[in-house]
Amino acid sequence: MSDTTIERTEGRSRMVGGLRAQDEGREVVLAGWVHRRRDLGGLLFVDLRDRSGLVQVSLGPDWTDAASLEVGHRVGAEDVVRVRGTVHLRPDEARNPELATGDIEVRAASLEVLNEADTPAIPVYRQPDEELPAEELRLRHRVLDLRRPELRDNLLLRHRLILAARNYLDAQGFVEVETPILTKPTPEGARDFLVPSRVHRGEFFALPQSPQIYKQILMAAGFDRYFQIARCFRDEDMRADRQPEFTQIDVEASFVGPEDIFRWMEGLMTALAAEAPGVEAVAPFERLTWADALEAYGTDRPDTRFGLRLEDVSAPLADLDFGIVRGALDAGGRVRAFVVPGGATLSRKQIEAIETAAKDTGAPGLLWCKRTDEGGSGPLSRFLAEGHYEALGLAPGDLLLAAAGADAVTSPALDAARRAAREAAGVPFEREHAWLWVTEFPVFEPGEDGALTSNHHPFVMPHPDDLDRLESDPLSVRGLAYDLVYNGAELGSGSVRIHRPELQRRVLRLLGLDDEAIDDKFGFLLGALASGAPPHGGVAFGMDRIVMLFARAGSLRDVIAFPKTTAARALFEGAPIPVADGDLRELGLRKEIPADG
RNA sequence: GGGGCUGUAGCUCAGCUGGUUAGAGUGCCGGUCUGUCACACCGGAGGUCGCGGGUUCGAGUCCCGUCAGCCCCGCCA
Repeated sequence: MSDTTIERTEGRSRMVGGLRAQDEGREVVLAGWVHRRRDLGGLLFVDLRDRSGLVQVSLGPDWTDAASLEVGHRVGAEDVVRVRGTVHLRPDEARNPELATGDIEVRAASLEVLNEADTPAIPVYRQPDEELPAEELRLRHRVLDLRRPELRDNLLLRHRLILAARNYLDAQGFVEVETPILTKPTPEGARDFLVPSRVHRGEFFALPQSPQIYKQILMAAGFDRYFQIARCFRDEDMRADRQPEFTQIDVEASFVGPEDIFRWMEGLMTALAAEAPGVEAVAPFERLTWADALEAYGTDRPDTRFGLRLEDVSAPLADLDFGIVRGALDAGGRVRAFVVPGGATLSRKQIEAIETAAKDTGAPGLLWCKRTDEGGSGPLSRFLAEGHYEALGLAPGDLLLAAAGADAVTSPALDAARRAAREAAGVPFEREHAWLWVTEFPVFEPGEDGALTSNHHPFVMPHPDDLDRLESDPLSVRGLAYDLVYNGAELGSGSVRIHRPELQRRVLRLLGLDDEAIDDKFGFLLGALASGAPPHGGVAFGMDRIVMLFARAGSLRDVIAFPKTTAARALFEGAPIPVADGDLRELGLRKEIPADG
């Protein structure tokens, strides 16, 4: 094999990362950045970095020309240089097993500076014990931050995942179609980013929150299987796992049921996982209905890497002379609990920390007891007789954590407690990769003032068995809707959609829209459905979140080249900025200083 | 919109109960050094203690406000 032809350009013969012992004797022209320099006086080492990795370049009087040696003594970090030289095996004692290229070095015949770099404001190279620079500085000096191998590798992984997704979906017969970025404001959901129209003064486009409606229209148009790596925009406050603009893998197909989507998407996730070292996906994934997920885990996105499942312990505790339990049961609530095997070793302080996690969800507190060889301890224990421990499934050495009250309160509390207890008690994972479909999400959820809102979006097909309760008991209606959950994180969600205009109209009416509003806001969708839309369904995944999890990055900002801050600012380019009055006038807009400003 | 944490040299951090000239490591500049890979050694420069106000004889330190970054709640169909 000669120097890698795909890497050869006019400026270099190859990249550095692939050089190995078998390249000994090869003459190479390398170009890249000075990562670090070790100047021993008569001998000089330069770590040369490019996208592919690092290689040590050595300069010495026996093989480097005098002028280049002089240049070598003066180059600084991040200077862009070109090296002509020969690959040499390093002396045995000078090999570096930490480095992929550590068996060899390139002895430079010549070294030239292609572009001198300012002393970097934040270091690209970092001392082993040195913390990362402040995130503000990393974002401000993004050029330098992106040169760090960690961020570079995250973006390279992102590329491979997107490529794998395209290849897989293409192989399954899906067609990528682009949909508008300038689109129509949506009546509900997240706040839209608005874009003023110069041609139509006083009128606005919105940036899409997702291509949802367009992809359904593409189904009506007969495209049958669609996907898109789609940019989406939501003008809401941020989190570590939320950005105002983000990327979805958006998928829709015709004449399908949930099983088709599950099969394809399990294949997709398997293909993606194959690109990410340390991530595994084995189909078929587990399934859990939404109702069962809440019953067993207290959340619709359970981390099923470990057990600690919730149980209804109302019956075994029904005879308890304990006000909290009595009151909860009499009010129609339940007592639910989980057992931490061996959890009796947890200290009171540790258990209080678990309780704090539960209280942070709004619950008044937790009930708990330990079963010990001598009997029991903990607030609940003095109400318990020996028979209770057996009925609760509590063995000596175990800890029981319980919550009493309405499910709406106890579920979030027990979910938080379950995760905190696992960590505190060191309960080992039963599996490293827990993939789970949560199915049959409710179509509606209670909104303010007794109104209904969509649980997912207003286009979810109600479960056929529940259709007759749509108007009479809408909150009990399950939808053909599902989420994919990986290790307790929601990767995406989807549904079979409503494809008949009458049913769509019924659902929109239940959401409080009158016919005029429906026609105004959703007329173009209803028209498409009425034109002969096939039954269809799909799913959308948060691409950034997938990359973040697969790359084990701590933040979405570490898998997006140019992310926004928590305050939705772009520090690197400095956006947004005020706009001149004249520019606004042309758009038919005028600035108004807020009265309280 | 609300709550919390952080802000001291280019970078990462220390700075006690308010008290002399605000320190360390690294980076930067100058020098010595032929097998380093956190090279080593010698010398040097480098500070609006985020910003504004207040308390005090005296503020990096205490108080109020404000800005920025991060985390959380609300919000995110």
